Amino acid sequence: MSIPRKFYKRDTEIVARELLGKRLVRKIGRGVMSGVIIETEAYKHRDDPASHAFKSMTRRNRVMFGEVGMAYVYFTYGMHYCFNVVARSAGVEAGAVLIRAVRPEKGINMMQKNRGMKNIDNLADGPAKLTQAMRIAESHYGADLTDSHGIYIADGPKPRKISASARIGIRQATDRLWNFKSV
DNA sequence: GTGCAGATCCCCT
DNA sequence: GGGGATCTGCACG
Repeated sequence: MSIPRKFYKRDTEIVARELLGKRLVRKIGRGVMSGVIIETEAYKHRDDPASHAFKSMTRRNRVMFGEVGMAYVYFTYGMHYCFNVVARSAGVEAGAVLIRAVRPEKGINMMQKNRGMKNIDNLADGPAKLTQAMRIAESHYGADLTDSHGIYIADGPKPRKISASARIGIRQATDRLWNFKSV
């Protein structure tokens, strides 16, 4: 069962923390892949120079301004996709949570095939690795993650402990500890 | 283990 | 025209 939309209608930072331990589920035909989310990052709006939504709405970032619980998928570095969930509290214009890593559970064989690797430790421990492992791409831009269809987020094991640190790979706003990992 | 180069292209101003 | 919410392989020692 997918998590209801109201879960995502809260402060982006809170949702980023609470997505830790949830399951990302991907169905392709009869196949199912899933993994437990173990690392996330919050990206906000005008108060966050590192966010794609920092400036005005554009073709790329427009879904960050739309309904919460939708997928924001973007293409970067000429070859990688990254996967986010739109989340923000009422009255805030834009926000999303980047899913940076999952611990594979189901469909590990499929992920290995999609990644062209056998090492389980490297399968989905990075934002572009998990999209490659689960075959997430531009066709998922704007997908409703509260729908239990091809891609969605479901409940999972609560993390014991959460650590917060600076977000990875950004130049701006490095003082904000909006990267969250379950420990 | 760390560090760097190269791949590769869409998006914006 | 420039830069990017990245990954991999190779070099090092």
